[in-house]
Amino acid sequence: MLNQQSNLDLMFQALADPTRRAMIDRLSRGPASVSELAKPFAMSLPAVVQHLQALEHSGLVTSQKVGRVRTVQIQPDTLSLAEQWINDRRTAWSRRLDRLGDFLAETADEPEIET
Amino acid sequence: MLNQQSNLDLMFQALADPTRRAMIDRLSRGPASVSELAKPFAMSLPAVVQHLQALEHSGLVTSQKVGRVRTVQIQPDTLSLAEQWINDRRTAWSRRLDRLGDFLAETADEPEIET
DNA sequence: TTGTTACTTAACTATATGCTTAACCAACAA
DNA sequence: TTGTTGGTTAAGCATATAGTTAAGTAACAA
Repeated sequence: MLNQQSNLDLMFQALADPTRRAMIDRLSRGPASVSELAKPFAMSLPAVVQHLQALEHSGLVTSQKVGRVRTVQIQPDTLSLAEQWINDRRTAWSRRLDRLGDFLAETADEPEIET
Repeated sequence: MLNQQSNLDLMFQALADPTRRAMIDRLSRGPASVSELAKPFAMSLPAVVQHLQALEHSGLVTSQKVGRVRTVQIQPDTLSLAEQWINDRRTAWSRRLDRLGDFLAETADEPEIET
């Protein structure tokens, strides 16, 4: 639990780059080879591969090499993890708003916003 | 559509840092002042404020100053946006898997993975 | 066996990020 | 009016990130 660089760090970091999000977008429609993934981008292949490494290191994609082509696919469970983290905080917030609403409804006093 | 730095970039970038996620976590339980937010961290106040600026710039939080204290709160709609982006890709992937399953069930032939 | 395709590795560079300290300012408290 | 609290601004620094080019390797094709 006290690892140096958390999974969420790597995941959100990976998703923070538009190139990498475009790759995830592409991969959400099915697996692809490295050069297929590279095609839409005006950057060198090594640059593309570095992006893929970031994605793979974060667990958002996996890949395997057959012959000389490496095929990459999405790892939906890891995407779920990021999604879940956000959802938990967002719903914590709205549950709090609900409780605050209840409190305001039940009392006529001015409520303390912060404890 | 072709803006220099997309909202999602800023959002995911903001969420990629453990300090900032901890702040969001704290804020999911209610608004807080800058110094309250700073308290758990072994870093200078300017550093904390820079993190808050990243969060605010990304739209994940808003703040306003009353007297000399600045109060920060979560912006759940922005969190939803990030969540939604992930969800869309994840579900696109699983819908694709479903269709592939149907296809495999309907035919005895070997399917084409890529179009 | 010669060339081409599909990556891979290495070395380098420019900019961005996450911090620091020092100095400042404005609100409130004594 | 003097000090303290709560934050802000500015400058600087070390490391990380996103890209580059150049050179290599291994698979398959002719």
